[in-house]
Amino acid sequence: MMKKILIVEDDTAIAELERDYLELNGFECSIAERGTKGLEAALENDYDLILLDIMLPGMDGFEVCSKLREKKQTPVIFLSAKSDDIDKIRGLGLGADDYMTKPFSPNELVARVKAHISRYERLSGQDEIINFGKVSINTDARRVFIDGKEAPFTAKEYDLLLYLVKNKGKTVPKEVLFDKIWGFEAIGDISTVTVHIQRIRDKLGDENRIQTVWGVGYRFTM
Amino acid sequence: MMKKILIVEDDTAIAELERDYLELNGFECSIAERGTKGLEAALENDYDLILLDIMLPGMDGFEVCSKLREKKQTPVIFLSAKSDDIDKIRGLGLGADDYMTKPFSPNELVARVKAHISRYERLSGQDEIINFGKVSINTDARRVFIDGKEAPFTAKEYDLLLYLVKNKGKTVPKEVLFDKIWGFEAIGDISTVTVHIQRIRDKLGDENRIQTVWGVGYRFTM
DNA sequence: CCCTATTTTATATGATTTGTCAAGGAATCG
DNA sequence: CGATTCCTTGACAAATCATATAAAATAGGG
Repeated sequence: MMKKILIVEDDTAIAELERDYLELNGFECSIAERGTKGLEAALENDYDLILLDIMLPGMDGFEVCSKLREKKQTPVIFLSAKSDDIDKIRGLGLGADDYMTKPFSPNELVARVKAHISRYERLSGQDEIINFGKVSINTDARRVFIDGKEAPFTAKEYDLLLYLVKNKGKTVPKEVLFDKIWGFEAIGDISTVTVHIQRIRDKLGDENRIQTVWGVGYRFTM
Repeated sequence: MMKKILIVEDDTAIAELERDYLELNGFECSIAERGTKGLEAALENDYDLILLDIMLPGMDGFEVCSKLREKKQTPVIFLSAKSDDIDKIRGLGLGADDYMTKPFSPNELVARVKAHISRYERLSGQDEIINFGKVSINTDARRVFIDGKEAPFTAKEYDLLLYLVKNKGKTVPKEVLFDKIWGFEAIGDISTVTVHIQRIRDKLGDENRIQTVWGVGYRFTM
């Protein structure tokens, strides 16, 4: 999933420079040129990180950060031309995550952005989500969404689907599926598996990617 | 509450210097001189932050950090004499929170330590008050208020609700709830979980957000 | 030591899921 | 092309699970 970054910066040249470097590294960027616009954008969207200039028209970076923090914990990196500002950031206890003084090296910027995003994900325990087509599976919540709407999967159906998805591309014999989902020593008919597969295919509808491998089992293809 | 810091550093002179400065600023410090000892200490105690030297006898700082991260998310600041190490830290994706090169100014050290501790507290949501809808939970007092009025939760009910709230969005199997609330080795029927859930739902009334996940457990949704 | 509040166990009931079966359809092979 | 084997589909019955309620056991306070 592509990470989204908000650049709040009134100097267009600098903003575009930052954007170019970040996009080269696989990030998706939006630019806001005024503090107020930046705050609005940050509150409305779920950015993964915000690059925040301090001197801004409308509302300065300090105020943007402090207002943002009332609602959200999106990581913020402050950018400033004046090294004096650094002390101010520390002093204000704004919940800034980092700060850099201009001019900065693009590599340094990208490295810090990456570091902060990965740290934030680690600490905030973000959910693991598997996507294919219009389907997303939230493995922590054990929920399946198709085109944004939740599809009600039962326990066995969910386990079975997840196993196939996690082994995507591989053909899984029905006997293996039975062992894995129903347990090693479970007794019962193999046809149980096929019936469940059928029910899963129904629920996935157009997004069904479970192929039958004749005489063997099933394969989930991406 | 005094914040506790672990210093893992084999050079006694440096370790004591760090300790002195941090204690002057109101921190409580422990020192470990070997990587293995440091890891043990970090796992056994709940430090608020760890200062980790890279070159250590026994087990180097990289390994300590990576082993620690399997269990805990305590903030780590790496210290190194060699600036080469910085690139290595970035490259390894160890979940380091910061790094400083020796020699460093004591004020810089203290400032960074403070910044990281406050960020960690902010992100890890050690909130004293948790709110959802008309419900607020005061975790210090272990009290639950609905629409401003206190709802009398018993000990087990409170623990159970808090666990679900802290894992909001995730489906928690009943067995896990039983382990977490009643203790690992507790014997007893899983149905005691369901009875307690029922009572909590009763007390939450309209504000109940505990969903049943059939065949698995429960999920608290925001 | 007794009384009360809390927690656990037990049971009944209703809802949902799951497994089985049988009929029909599709793929495979000679 | 026909026979055979395997897969799909739908229906139904059995098993499982969740909830409500009540009763029994336990712990805590005076």
